[in-house]
Amino acid sequence: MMESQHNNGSNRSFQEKDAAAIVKSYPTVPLTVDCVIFGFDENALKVLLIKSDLVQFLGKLTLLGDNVQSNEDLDTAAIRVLKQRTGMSDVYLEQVHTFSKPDRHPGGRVITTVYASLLNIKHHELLLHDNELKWHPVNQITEMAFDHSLILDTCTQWLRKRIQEHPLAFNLLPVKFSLRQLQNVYEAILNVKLDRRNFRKKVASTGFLCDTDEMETHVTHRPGKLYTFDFKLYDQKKRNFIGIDF
Amino acid sequence: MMESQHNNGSNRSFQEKDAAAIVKSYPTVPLTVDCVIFGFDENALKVLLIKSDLVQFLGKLTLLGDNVQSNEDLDTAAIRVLKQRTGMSDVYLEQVHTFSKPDRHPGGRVITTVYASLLNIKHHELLLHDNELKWHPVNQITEMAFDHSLILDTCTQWLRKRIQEHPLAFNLLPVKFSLRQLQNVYEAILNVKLDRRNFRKKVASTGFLCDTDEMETHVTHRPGKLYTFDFKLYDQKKRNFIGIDF
DNA sequence: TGTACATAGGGTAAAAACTGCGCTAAAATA
DNA sequence: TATTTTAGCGCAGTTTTTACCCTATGTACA
Repeated sequence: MMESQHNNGSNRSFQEKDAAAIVKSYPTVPLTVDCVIFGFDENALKVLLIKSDLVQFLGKLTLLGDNVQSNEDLDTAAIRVLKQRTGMSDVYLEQVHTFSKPDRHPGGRVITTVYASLLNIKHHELLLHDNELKWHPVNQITEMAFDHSLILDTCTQWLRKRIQEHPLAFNLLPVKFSLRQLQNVYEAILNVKLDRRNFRKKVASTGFLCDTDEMETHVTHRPGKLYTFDFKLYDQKKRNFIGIDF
Repeated sequence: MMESQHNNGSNRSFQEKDAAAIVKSYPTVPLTVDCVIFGFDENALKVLLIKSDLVQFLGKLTLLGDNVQSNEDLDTAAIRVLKQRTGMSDVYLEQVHTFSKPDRHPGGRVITTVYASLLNIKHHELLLHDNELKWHPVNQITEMAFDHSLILDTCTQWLRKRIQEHPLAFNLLPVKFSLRQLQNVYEAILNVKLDRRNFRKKVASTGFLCDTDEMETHVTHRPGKLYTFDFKLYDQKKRNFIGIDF
């Protein structure tokens, strides 16, 4: 592929090559996908993890991953892993980054493409519990197998940025939510305190909130109104900011 | 990997596995990196492309790519490709996305991780011309080999977003540039008209511009002041926006 | 040399957005 | 019934953005 050709600029002088022959000459590597599945519960950002069954990492926490099958594209593999590990389907899933340090896996070189997903813990009761599948508060996780700490950090950063620019928070909440719940999501993920009244104004001004005529129940204080988020309207009116902002 | 284990929740009951054995059981795939190298010249966004030497795509435009070598991580591979194809090194390079459709390469399954890079055309005279390496205006490219049109589109979108949030534009300009040149970059990439005076104010208000005491020369109109961008100061003072913005 | 023309660069006024905070209402708890 | 906690309305001061004004300074060309 990289031999010097010194052709004279005309493509007639190309040394023609056959795609199949070229591909056959490439070294191949094992490929996996890992899913970083975020949820929100008890005012804390959580992530779904299992315990490794590799002797090298026995009992250490790992992300939900598996190798990519032949002829399976990465998106499909990620959806499959999520389904196999948790039983869930129809979940928002997004590619974040591909990690490729040659020594990241003790069993040899493995490259992994990482997907992140956000879902509502209450809506997705865990049906499977293999390898101690459990929700873990993100800020209490100390050690993980492989480079999964790095991956989790990367995805948490990604989430922080993402949630400010896209209405992801609503995936972490019940369909009907109070503004307090919404604010809790932002405060927990961004790790800041926001002014309640300004937050309310800001969110309302987007125009994407729908007032249900219901109120919170079983709360230990004055119940707030419940709202839904109008995803359809959002898709139509997506803001298209143009400018400089750094 | 995916057999049901139905363990009772204690990690002692894990069916322990060896990492090397697991990895050996994974199917492997050929992996490549592709570089989308953007430049700016004559008020147009351009991208560095070569012509394919595969019989299946003979003469069609392609990105700069190569297979990933054994034990080479993706970042290193991307830097190597750039160096081999263009002779350049020390270029800003960022991973954008991994493309994995099983039929994206006519020679069989190949997964590619795409990197994007931005550089100043004037600073990087092309030394190599293999496969007709040339700058092509992005908005005049019609057909490409493989899924490279899709990849280029993805990277152009990425660039549009990226340039608004990070001082990338300065990589596309000479070290000393006029505000007009800077505005031209933004207008070309974002495809908008911006108000000259407001643009100037906005950029100046960032505080990252350094006034050189030089002026433009050889321009057909009143010369503007030349500035440099203080990358060091930017790294220190990076804005850390917190809030909702969608 | 002078006039047309293009862009540079400094400004301002009004609109819009953001911020901090005061206030009252409603529910739970003791 | 008093206390505590949060909901929800509103406002005033500040900052940011927007849409323009104006003049200055260069080139091109009659």
